[in-house]
Amino acid sequence: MSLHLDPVLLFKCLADETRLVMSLLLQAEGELCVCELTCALDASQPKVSRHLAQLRHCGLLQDRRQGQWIFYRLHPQLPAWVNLLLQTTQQGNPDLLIASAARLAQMGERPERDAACC
Amino acid sequence: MSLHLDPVLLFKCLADETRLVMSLLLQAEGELCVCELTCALDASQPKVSRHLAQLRHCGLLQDRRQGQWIFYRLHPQLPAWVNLLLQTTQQGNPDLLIASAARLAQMGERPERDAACC
DNA sequence: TACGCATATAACAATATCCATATATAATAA
DNA sequence: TTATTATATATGGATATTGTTATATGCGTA
Repeated sequence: MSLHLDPVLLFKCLADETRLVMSLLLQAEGELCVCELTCALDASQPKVSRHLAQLRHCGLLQDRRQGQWIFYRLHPQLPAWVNLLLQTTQQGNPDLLIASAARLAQMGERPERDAACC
Repeated sequence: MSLHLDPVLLFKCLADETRLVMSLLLQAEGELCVCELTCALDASQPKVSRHLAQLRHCGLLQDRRQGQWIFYRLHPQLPAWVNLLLQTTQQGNPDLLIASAARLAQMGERPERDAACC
């Protein structure tokens, strides 16, 4: 059974560069903690945290705590059309992630993931 | 050769119920004039007109004048990912158009289209 | 020309969004 | 306990978005 996700709310979520890049980066990377996203996006921690909260509230993201860190990923029960929409956006705009993926790759001291909880 | 369409701008366009329904209705119906959209959406004429202008400015819609009427349609040179995204949204949310399509179907006195100009 | 219809735009108020700064909470380590 | 790190939230100001009302423009017709 998949989540319901109001399309207007979803588009509001994606209608901001920070949130769009975060969403696509999570789609590409699977799971990232707030500090990794902060580095990848080159943005302030409160800014990243607030946008993540918005994405979580609308149902696009799920979080889990692991020790000090909180890892975010796309919600595992996203409706199929939402996953397809994200893939389509990514494939039609491959340059959107270049800078943030590069910053993430260069980042040192990334926290280790425990065995995925589910 | 297809248009470039900034994804954040596109999502801003779709992040409003009036604009989202208009866009999907045009995808389903092909071409509609402002008065048809005004009826279908049950909205004021200036409201419809201003949202249409926004969709046109961002590149999602194209218009043509035919006598007194101005017909809008999806821009014929949309990038493939944009068309796919609209289709995906429509198929994942079939109820979005029910009310407006019904109002359109019940509308009397709809203007006749001349042979499509292009 | 004048009039009516279809559409676009302007002006304004109400509301929403965004960012930065400051502060709060939670986990871990000493 | 205290300190440190990671993350979340509150507050306030700047800016953007939205809808309504009023007005302008453009076409067709008398």
